[in-house]
Amino acid sequence: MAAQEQYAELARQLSAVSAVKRDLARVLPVDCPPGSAAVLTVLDKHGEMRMSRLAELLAIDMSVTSRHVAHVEGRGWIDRDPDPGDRRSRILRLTPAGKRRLDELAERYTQALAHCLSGWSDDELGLLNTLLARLHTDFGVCRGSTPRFKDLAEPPPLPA
Amino acid sequence: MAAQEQYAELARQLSAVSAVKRDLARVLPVDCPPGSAAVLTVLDKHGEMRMSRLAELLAIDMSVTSRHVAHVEGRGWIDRDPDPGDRRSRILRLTPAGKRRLDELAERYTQALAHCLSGWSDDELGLLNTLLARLHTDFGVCRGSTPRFKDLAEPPPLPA
DNA sequence: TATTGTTATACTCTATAACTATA
DNA sequence: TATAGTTATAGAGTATAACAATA
Repeated sequence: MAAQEQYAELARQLSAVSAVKRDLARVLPVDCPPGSAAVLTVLDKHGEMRMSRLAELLAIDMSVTSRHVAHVEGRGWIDRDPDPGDRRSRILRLTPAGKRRLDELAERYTQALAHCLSGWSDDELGLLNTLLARLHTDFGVCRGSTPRFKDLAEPPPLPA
Repeated sequence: MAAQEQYAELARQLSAVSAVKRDLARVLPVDCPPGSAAVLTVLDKHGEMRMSRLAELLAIDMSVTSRHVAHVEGRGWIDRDPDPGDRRSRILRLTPAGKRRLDELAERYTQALAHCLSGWSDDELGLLNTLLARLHTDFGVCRGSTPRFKDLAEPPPLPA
């Protein structure tokens, strides 16, 4: 189990990713905070869906999702049509204006990434994407599974 | 430039990393939020230093760093000794209690990661760590360099 | 005058809990 | 009664700006 140190290092690296994300967030226009951008991105990639599924894909609580959605709807970037099959739900769908907004965001992100990561090859970027996708998947599976993180949150106090 | 799509995908993946980080943060004890853990981690890895350097390593504003530092000092996890060479500064140093606390955090992180990433080989973890370190470095360089992100923040409005 | 830190204020994101409407 | 979603409240993280002390 030489992986012990790798785990500790991964924890540090994940912490450091925050800085990169903050840098990237700075390219967003003021009326489109990261939470809004995330909503648009998911709706574009996965197509129309209900609140509950969006919250699941974003891996955030539905109450939070609800506010993000209200914001982007207020900007006219998505529609919330009643679900004919279940009147408690509404179907979220990207509007043409939302799609245009998203394309513009992607343009900004790409520009910033291309500037900072000019030394990366296409294969290297692909590899990082693959590993991050797997990381996300494995944590997602883990999130739903038996040993809840909560169980680890407060172990018995140390003898000290 | 087939990397265009890779950049867009990386932006999505980085966004998704937040979910993993939130999961991981849940294993922290309530008296040690992620910001405090980050301070302890950096001081352990790089040794004693001043506020300004800590803020630089964390890539967050010094005002924010100051609050995190005040918190961990309040818990007795670090010392803030006056800098004999410059009385405006203070030297931050991990205390034995802080080191113990950090070891315990690492234990929790490792346990959570080992549980979720049991399918990863040591080499795969190492590869992800290497790529993330490089990502962080390249963004760090970029952060200090000429074309400030601010310049990209508000381009001329679209014809719309 | 310039620099190191600290504090005050404000904004974004998140979770928990209480609540409404529908199944 | 259970579920989909909304809203109220609270907590953590961050940045900007104003301020203190020292160089």
